[in-house]
Amino acid sequence: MGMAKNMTPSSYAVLALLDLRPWTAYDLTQQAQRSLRYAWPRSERLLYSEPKKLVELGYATTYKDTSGGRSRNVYEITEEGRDALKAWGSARTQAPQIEIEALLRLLFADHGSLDDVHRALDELEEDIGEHHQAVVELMGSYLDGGHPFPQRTHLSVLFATFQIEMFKAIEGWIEFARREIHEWPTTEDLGMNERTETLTRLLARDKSPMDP
Amino acid sequence: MGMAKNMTPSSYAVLALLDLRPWTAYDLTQQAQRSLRYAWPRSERLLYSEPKKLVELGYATTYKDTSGGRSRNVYEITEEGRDALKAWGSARTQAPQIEIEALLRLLFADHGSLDDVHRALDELEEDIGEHHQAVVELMGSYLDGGHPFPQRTHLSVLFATFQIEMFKAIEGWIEFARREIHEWPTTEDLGMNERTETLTRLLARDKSPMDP
DNA sequence: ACCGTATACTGAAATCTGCAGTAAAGATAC
DNA sequence: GTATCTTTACTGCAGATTTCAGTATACGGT
Repeated sequence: MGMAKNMTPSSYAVLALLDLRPWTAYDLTQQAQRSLRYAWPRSERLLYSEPKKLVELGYATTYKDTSGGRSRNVYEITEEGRDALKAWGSARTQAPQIEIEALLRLLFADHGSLDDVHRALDELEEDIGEHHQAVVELMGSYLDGGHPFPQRTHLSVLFATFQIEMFKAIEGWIEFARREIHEWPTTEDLGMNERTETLTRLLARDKSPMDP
Repeated sequence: MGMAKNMTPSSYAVLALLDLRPWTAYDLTQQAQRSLRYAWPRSERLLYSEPKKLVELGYATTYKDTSGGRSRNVYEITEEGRDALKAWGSARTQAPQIEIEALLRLLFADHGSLDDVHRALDELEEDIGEHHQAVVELMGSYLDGGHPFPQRTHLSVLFATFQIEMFKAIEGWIEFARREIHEWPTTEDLGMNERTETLTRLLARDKSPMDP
């Protein structure tokens, strides 16, 4: 028999969506693509597995909807599920995890060419740019077509502000990094020169070299 | 027999460290704690497994060092390893992954109390604050004791600038979020009121509500 | 009738984390 | 000097998650 399954933050994320309305697993993958992805990116596969686990735990029920074209499994939250959600609110949050391969490349840029670093920065800019645009477009769609859950606008807006601030900070840094790298003759061996010492001093005093 | 293992970005991160000098797996866990963690957080467990995989692939060799107290396995990069590292520089980077449970809580704050949201923000502030302080202290240690790899200062400094910008952006947003939430009577049902509409309009035009 | 795309879902291998456990060396306290 | 705590050094295993390759039906247009 299946071992006792545990509730992960991903499980609570899905449960929180089910608390808004019933969804099919497919719907969940679409919704996750729209908003969840920016705070809690999870694979499509997981979004098919999680609701099943919630049913096993008694936090959701499922039924087959045959009304539309093909049949599909719809998931609905239970009272126990709503109780579990409330309890989640008081647990300690996990520390943020930020994973950026382009930064890893920069950190080890001395194994490669200047071109390699510039390409890594371009790719980071591209990836961030896509997300940036998607968030702006989402906000535009809320003005045009209205918010799918209008009573939650205050939350979406705070969340989107976080994204926009983050994207702008990263895009600003990319510009700064390009200007710095432009002064490098190669990727290697700059040592503690005048410029790097200035920057280290600023950073050690918690001043951003980008500020002034 | 073991299946053919694949090189992941984590494998390349370890390989890049081995290109600086030979390390034991334990050393790698310490180093990862100091710098890697901010771009590519990985578990201690993985940092014991990766060098073994690199040996299997012929990208590293290992020998037992019995000089100090207890014996330990030291890993060294090979020529093939250096070649593999060079090739890594030209592959497309993965898109950034940002995972912040506190934001997830905010996004679903309407299931809980105002206290719950404030606690999530406090916890985010605490976690970011710890990282922020660690980076500033690391830069301070580079001024005092010198950089462990002085020829790489230019890279550390750009990398640290990214962290500091990111931390300041998040800390600024936390303050903004607190001020906004302060105006909420409850976590629920604010709908599209004057304030949320103003914010949505700004965001849809790619303006941060925090700017002016 | 054919083709491309969206909907709807599953199994299995590979990756990675978390945790418990093992053990020896060094440091500190009494 | 010896009890105890911390650091160094490492492994096995269960559980969480991703990636990938499938399977299959419905719908829209040509």
